[in-house]
Amino acid sequence: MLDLVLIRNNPEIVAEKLARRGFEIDFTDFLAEDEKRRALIFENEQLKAERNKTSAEIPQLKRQGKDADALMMRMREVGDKIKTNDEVLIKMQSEQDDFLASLPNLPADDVVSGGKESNQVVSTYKEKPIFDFAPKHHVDLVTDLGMIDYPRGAKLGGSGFWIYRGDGARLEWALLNYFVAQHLADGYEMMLLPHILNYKCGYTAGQFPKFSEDVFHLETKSNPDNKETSFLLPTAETALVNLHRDEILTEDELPLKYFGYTPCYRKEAGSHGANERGMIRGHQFNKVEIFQYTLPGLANSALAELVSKAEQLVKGLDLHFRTSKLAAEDCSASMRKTYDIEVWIPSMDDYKEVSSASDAGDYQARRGNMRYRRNDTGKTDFVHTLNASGLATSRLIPAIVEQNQRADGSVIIPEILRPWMDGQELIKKP
RNA sequence: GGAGAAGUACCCAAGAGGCCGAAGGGGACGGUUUGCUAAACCGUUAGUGGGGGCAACUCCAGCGAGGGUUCGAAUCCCUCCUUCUCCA
Repeated sequence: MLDLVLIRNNPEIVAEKLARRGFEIDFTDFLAEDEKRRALIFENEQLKAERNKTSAEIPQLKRQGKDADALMMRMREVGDKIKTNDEVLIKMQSEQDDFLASLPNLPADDVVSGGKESNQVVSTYKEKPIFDFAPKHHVDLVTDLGMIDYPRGAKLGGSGFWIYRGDGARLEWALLNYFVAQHLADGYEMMLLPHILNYKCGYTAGQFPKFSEDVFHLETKSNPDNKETSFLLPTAETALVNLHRDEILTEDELPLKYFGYTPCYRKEAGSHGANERGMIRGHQFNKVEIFQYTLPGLANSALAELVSKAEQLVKGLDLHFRTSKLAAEDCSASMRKTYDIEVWIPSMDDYKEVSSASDAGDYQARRGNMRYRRNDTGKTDFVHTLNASGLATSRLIPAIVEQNQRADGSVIIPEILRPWMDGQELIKKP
C-alpha cells in the first residue's frame, strides 16, 4: 500500500517511479475523486456534530417539561441524510482502497528500470563444475538413487507432486536442519506457523487481491459465500509478515528477526515445459524463510544481512551460484528492492532461484497496519519488513545431485549436511 | 460437532438508552515527603484513525467486527470472529 498523502502531494513523482517498473498510471481522476470524498466527509461530519449537539439538548428540554418533538423530527431527517452520506462514503472509501491496494510498491532509487534482461549479477561463487564424463540430469540421478519417487507422488497428489524417500528424504531433512541451526546461531527466533491463513494475511503480504489465483483456497464454514477465503500459505513470509499486524511495537524491540519452516503450496497454473521437469517447480516444496521487522533507517543493512545469510547457506553447501540484483519490473509487487540467489543447474545450463531477499519498505506495514512508537517523538511510524528464503530446498537438491555427481552415478553429500545423515558421505544406488 | 459464558485502556474490572470518551484497582510515568536493596501521598496515563485550519485549535469515528432499532447505543436486537468451560 502506498501512502495516500504522498500520492496527493506528489502524483507525478509517484507515477514516474511506478513507470520504472512498467506500471503506467495517471492519478488525475483518482485525486479528483479523493477531493470529492473529503468534501463529503466534511459535510457529513458537520451533520454529525449537529446531531450530537441536539441529542444532548433533547433530554434537557424534556427535563424542563418542554416539547422536543420538533427537534426530534428534524433530527430524524438529519439522521437519514447522514445515513445516505455514510453509504456513499463507504463506497467511495472502498473504491479508493481497492485502487490503492492495486498499486505495486515504488522501486528503490538504486534499482534500475526495466525487466529481467536488466538484472545485474553482483557476485558469483565458485566456478561451473567441469565433468570428465557425461553428467546426468537430476531427475535421472534422484530416480536412479531412489531419492525421489515421481510416479507415486503423482499417484497421490497429481502432477507436480513428488515423494522424498530414503536418502532423498534424509538429505531434504538434513538441509532443513542445517538452515535451522544456522539461523538459530545468528539469533533468529524459530517459528512453526499455521499453514492455513485467513484472507487478511494474503492482503497484508501483497498477495491479494491481485495474485489470489496463485494459491490454493479453502472453503471453511465461515466463508462459504465469501470471496475472502482461507488459503494454504504459498510461503512462510505470508504468515511471518502478519505476526505483528495491527500492532504498535516499541522502538527498542526492533529489529525483530524470525525464521519459519513450512511447506509452500502453490498452484503454478499453466504448463512449464520439459525444461522444468523434476523438482524445479511443484505445487508443494519445503522452504525456510527468514524475516525481519526493522526501523526504516536500518532496512538497507538488514537487507544486506539477509542476502549474506542466504549466500552463506549456499556457500556452506559448496555449490556454484550467483547473486543478482533485480531490475524494477522483475521485483514482485510488494518489494522495493530484491536480490536473487541462483544456483547452477548443469542440465538446464541455467541458474535457478534458491533465495529471493527483498526489502518491502513500509508497503506491507501499511497494508497490515504495523507500526512502532518512536523514542524521540513518541509518535507512531510504520516498520519496514524484509524477507529472504533461507533457503528453498526444491532447487537445491537438483543442484546438489548434479553438481556433486560422480562418474558412477553416485552423489557426494555436502560435508556440512553429514552430521544430520549419520556421517554418510555418499548416496549410492540402493 | 453439541451446550453454555465472555470480549471495555498495558492488565484486572464497573457499567444494563441521554448525566459515559467511559468509575475503581493494579502497573507504568512524573512530582513531593520520609528515607533507603524501599514506603506514603499527589498527579498523569483511553490509545488510535480520519476531516477542517498557516497555527493555537476544532470536529468526527471508536467499548471484539459488521449491520439494525432510536432524535440519541458500551448499554436493546441480529450476524460474524475470537477466547474460556462442559459434553461428544
